[in-house]
Amino acid sequence: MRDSTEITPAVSREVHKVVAKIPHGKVAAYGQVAELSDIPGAAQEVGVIMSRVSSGQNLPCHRVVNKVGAMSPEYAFGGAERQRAMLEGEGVRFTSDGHIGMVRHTWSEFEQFSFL
DNA sequence: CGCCTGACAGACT
DNA sequence: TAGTCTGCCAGGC
Repeated sequence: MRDSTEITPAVSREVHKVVAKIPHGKVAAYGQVAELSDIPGAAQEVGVIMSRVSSGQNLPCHRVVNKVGAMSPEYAFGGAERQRAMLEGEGVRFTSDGHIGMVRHTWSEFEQFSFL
């Protein structure tokens, strides 16, 4: 299929497509998005692609978080606080630690078909 | 062409 | 869950 996960416009579009279909109120890990984008093991590349996404892309990149439910440093989304506000506004429950309840909000590709 | 960095992840403690 | 170390992969210098 593909030998290396070179960040080509094609790959970027694939990632954008996956991110765009993350359900409202759910979050997905970088590695998960990477797999769904046919670039397994390239979680970091997903992060890079996210950082290169223009604001006009209208992509819910704030729904993409790392595996522990923690968000990027201050340089993303204009601050972690801001990202948290956006997610909470979508119905994502946060813990008092400032982390996402991953167990409850981590997106499963199966949830595309079964809403629960 | 080698070395360092990074919006990451997994294993272990 | 968090901290630490290692692994992975592509990009920048």
